Amino acid sequence: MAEIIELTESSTEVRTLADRVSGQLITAIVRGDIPPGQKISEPELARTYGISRGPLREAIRQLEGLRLVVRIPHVGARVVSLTPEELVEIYRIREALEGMACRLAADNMSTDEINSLRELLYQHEKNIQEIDGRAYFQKEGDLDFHYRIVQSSKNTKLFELLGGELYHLVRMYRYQFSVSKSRPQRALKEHHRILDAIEERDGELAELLMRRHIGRARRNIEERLNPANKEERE
Amino acid sequence: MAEIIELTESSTEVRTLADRVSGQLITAIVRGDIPPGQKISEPELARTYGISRGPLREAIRQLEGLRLVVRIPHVGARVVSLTPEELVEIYRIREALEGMACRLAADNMSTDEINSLRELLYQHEKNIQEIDGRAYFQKEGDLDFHYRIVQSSKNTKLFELLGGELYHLVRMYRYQFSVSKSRPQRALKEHHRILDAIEERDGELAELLMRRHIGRARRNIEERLNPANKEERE
DNA sequence: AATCACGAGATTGTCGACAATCCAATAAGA
DNA sequence: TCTTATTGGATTGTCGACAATCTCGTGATT
Repeated sequence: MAEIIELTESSTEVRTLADRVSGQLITAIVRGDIPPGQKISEPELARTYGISRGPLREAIRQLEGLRLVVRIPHVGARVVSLTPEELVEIYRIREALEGMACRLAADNMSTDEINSLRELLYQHEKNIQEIDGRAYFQKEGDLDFHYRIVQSSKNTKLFELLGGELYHLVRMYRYQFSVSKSRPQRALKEHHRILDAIEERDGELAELLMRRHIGRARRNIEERLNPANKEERE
Repeated sequence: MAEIIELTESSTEVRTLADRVSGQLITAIVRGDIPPGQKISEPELARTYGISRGPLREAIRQLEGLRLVVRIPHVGARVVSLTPEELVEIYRIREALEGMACRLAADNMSTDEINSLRELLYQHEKNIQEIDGRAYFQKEGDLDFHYRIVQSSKNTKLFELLGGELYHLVRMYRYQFSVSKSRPQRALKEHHRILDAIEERDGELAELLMRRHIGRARRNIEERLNPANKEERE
């Protein structure tokens, strides 16, 4: 997902070592190259990236802020390992936040942005048919849609919040659990409906649809978490 | 607000220099001792706190993650200066997030926590009468209430999000604009009503009341921002 | 007079070395 | 045999110095 990476890696071409490594570490962790729970050895990583420990430590502090890493003084940092419960918590937060984002986007999204986003959905459709499946779509494309809507809400703080720490964790989860072939066509249809509502400037409906959309994903996770008692919650 | 500080400063007694200074910087920025927009000089601050630039830089990276500081490579870091618009954005986010927190708290808050929080509200009442005014209450006490509710939602990610970056910015704003004597008694009453709803396990009502509570505060800000057209928004 | 180039000084970025702390393997004791 | 000390090795935390970059004032040019 090019767009999300851009947010974190800052658009300037001249970056500091710490910033660059921080970006590389983010993708490494998200993709699972450095698996959850793994200890982060400063000397080792410094060698790997060919830098000294100074900038590396700054990068780690940054990852800590993004909740991708948990640090214990005098002991070291480990890649965060999300419990299924925490993942559900994150989806609950997304429900609230992205619902709101949709409501705002219905007011603030430009027609250019709407058209461009519709185009993106067509792209996704093609990808689903071609690769016959979730490979690209589920892994990154889906979040791209959500990302753009939040962007178009024009609430910069909301944008920072979702793009900053929540999305990275969601992306990480998707790579880890490789998220099954779950319903790419259906999700795509839902995306279209949400965009429809935004296009018609119906914020209330857009919010409702988005909440349902994310809520379904959350329930999916909950079922995978505990295949029994499906109706335990709510 | 002791509780919020605890969150950031970690409970362990043995802390690293960077962590300690990070905490001191947070309070310094929130209280306005280092005013918004001010350049952060590494050599100067290092001298002030009697440490070297290494740990200091790590602390700054941490503050950047909390959005208390904005950093530009090869130029330096400045204390963030919130525009009124961003503040409104934050309150919109709080509306969504804390509304949800109330709904969850209605299910998950223990009776002990409820009683203790009620006690806190009585404390606030006393403080309002004694100091005759908003001094203590508006500056820190109010957020304590919100903090506890989020805590009792038992959604740890939500707790991290609000306590981690949003509340610091709100605190900072309150110190800066010294937030007027605006309606401490009324706010207190609203707090009681919210807690009532939680006590009766009426999540829906609790959410509604909290959203209204924060929404009023937001509109307060908007009016201060632009005394005219009060009904421009929504 | 205004704009641009330049250079001295200061600041940020990076590095390697030393100190403090932790961890694991070994040894001592019950 | 199991538990508890101990100690050597490795890792994290901190520091001071050097390199790269920026800032701002001075002077040259149009």
